[in-house]
Amino acid sequence: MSSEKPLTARQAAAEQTRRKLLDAALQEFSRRPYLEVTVGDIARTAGVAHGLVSHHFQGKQGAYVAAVTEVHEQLREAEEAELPAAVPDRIRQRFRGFLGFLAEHPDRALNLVLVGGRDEVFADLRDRNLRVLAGLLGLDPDNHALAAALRSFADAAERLTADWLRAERPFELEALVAAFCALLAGALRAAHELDPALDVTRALTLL
Amino acid sequence: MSSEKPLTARQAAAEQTRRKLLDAALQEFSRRPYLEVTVGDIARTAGVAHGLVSHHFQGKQGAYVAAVTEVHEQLREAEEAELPAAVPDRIRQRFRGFLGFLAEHPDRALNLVLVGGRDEVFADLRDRNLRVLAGLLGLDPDNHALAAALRSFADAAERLTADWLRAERPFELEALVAAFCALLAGALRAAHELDPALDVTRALTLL
Amino acid sequence: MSSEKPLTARQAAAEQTRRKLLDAALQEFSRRPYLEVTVGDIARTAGVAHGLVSHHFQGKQGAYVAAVTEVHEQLREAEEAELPAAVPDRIRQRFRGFLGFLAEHPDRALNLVLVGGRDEVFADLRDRNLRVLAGLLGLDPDNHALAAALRSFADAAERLTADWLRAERPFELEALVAAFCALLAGALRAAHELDPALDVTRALTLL
Amino acid sequence: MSSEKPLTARQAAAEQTRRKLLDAALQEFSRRPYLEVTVGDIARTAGVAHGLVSHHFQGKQGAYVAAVTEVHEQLREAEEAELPAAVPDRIRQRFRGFLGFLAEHPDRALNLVLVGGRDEVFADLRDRNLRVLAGLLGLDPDNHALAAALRSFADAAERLTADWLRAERPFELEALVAAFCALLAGALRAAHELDPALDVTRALTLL
DNA sequence: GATGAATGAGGGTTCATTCAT
DNA sequence: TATGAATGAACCCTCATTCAT
Repeated sequence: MSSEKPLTARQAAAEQTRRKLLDAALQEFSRRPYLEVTVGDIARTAGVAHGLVSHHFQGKQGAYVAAVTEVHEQLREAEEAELPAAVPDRIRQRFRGFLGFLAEHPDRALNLVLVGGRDEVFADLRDRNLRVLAGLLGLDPDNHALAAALRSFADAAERLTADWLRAERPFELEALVAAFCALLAGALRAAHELDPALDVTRALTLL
Repeated sequence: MSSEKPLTARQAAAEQTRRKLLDAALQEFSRRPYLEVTVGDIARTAGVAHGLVSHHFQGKQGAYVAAVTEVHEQLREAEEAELPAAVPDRIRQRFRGFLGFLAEHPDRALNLVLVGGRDEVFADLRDRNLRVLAGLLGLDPDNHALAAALRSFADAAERLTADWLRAERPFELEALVAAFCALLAGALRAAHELDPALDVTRALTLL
Repeated sequence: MSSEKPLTARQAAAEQTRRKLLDAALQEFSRRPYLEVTVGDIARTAGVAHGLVSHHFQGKQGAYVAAVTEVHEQLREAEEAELPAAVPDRIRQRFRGFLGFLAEHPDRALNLVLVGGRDEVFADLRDRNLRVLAGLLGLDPDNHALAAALRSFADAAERLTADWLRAERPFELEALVAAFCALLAGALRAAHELDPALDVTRALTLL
Repeated sequence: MSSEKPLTARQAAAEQTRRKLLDAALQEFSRRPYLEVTVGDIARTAGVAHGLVSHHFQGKQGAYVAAVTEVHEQLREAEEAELPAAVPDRIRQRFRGFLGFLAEHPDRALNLVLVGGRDEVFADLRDRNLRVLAGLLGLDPDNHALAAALRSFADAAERLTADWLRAERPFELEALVAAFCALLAGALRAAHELDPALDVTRALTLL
């Protein structure tokens, strides 16, 4: 029928609205905890009717998940935009990607990424990242002590980043990358303390 | 004379109720974020009328502050119950006190202590603790790089502790103490990366 | 184009609901003092959900102000619907407008107009009216004694009207108009007693 | 037994407490409408436990009635403390008593006496007063037009008094007495307008 | 008689969601 | 698809009253 062209136009308009809402959700959930953000806030920021939040995301919760997913996808892309390199450089490269991305989107990412992994939604995304890290270090990602230490490192790194962003980046990005490596080394040694059977010496030389 | 005893009896009963409410608040705020806890939850857990929350704590917020204050006071006591010792041991002693207390009250402390310092109420309490740590290490607590690194360490340690508690303590407490030291060493080296002028070699020998 | 009609239809429906709520508020606030009226009462009377009171009037207070404003606007229109005439007749005309309007809406106006000026919300509306009256009488509306006497007259007139309405109008409207004039004359003489410098003789001849 | 003397002492103490509460109620109900006054306000003002309000007056409402009754009793005494005199003077005497009493207790009486008779509790007390006035004027207190006019006069007089008190008495008491007489004359003429059969000429000469 | 801890009904408001248009 | 009016559950808080001490 004659419905295809206009339908596509409508779909495009709909997608645009969805995008406005997603951006608004990103912004709002970045500023306040979930329960303090209202559907009305998101809609107002997006400049559309609040009913559309349910329409496009099946409710507030859906909008939240969409926002978190979105930002982590962006982050993953930034981290993996690494040039082929030797391992130590690939780790540093990831850190650079991580810090670079967050430095570019400090407002929207401060609460949606640097949340200390307390939120269940983030747990998986984070763990996947840490497994990649373990792989790069040539260590067994299923070792409990190592996993615990790496999560601990992740929190340390996030805290450092969060303070850095809030203080308007008082240090060079490269200094932070080096600091990350120091923290990671500490975490590996901590893993060894927790599980003496875990050999981290080779991994340490990679840093 | 004869009025004091009965008066005390009444007050004792009231104090007991207040205690029940405080424990309930401790419990509820330990399980869910502030906004998800209702006054009704607290009262129900305490087994009293909801009006008493306002009666004893002037509203929900007051109950929250009372709960946070309470648990941190207990924690501080546990940390400072250290025997006189040489510095390395004093640091380890504090770690032991910290871990021991939380291990004893995993439920109530998990959300009221190990919150990643995101909550403004906790910021001061945490910073004070870190300044003590810097003092024990013979370092300047006002150095920005060190302060950032120590906050980062605090998050790492808290995460490790939280996972440990949630996993029902798969490691020995002493192993954790050692891991804390390794993390702290990593943090000191990270501080040095951020601010090369900061000399941490002597502090490292203390660990 | 095609969007205007349906939009208007929706808005009309909303306006109708608003009107129902306004009428309900008028009715409820006419029967009981502010604090005895509940938002639930208004909504129930209007036959809608109680949340709509906040939706349309931003809370109970807003509904009250809307009700008072509404009724006074109607009253003012009634009073000013006077034909051009000589002063004595214009005063009588205002009285007729006042009494006629209230006689038509005895229920809603009894507490929202004839409240003795005790309520701050009404003070301005009343004073403006009395200044008009002073003007028609050729007297200075800023004279304190006159102002006091006129307020006193207003209370007297309101009381007479209220009793008249409550007793189901035992007198002719014209008799009340004449009585108003007598009361007003008494008030002018009282003003002269309070402030002997105030000459009311010419004003009295106008009645 | 040995209980009589101490019992009497207790009763005296109880009566004293009751008195404190009554005074407090007088004060509180004078400042805010009934629903805005809390039992706690009264007790706090009296300096006793709030439970005593129920104990002594069977609840808040009882305290209110007691307060209103009390103040009107005092007022009646003040009005009737008139020396024997000819009628015009006796009327003026009553006005003087009325005004004098209120001038002495402006705070507590402003809301408990000068309330425009809107409150049902006051209606009887007021009507009795007006019947006395009609009697002094030699008029039939049961005539509807006269009764209406007198109530109207009462409101006018109260308003004048209230403004006078609130403005810190800008006029002489005697000027007010004269103004009252002028208002009363106006009311009598108004009564005649309402009921032409009512002859007020003789009464007017008395003023 | 006096206290104030305890109760619980009831208030106004917010807000996620639904749905007719 | 977009709107926003409408719903009603849930929230926190206030407060008159009761009652054990």
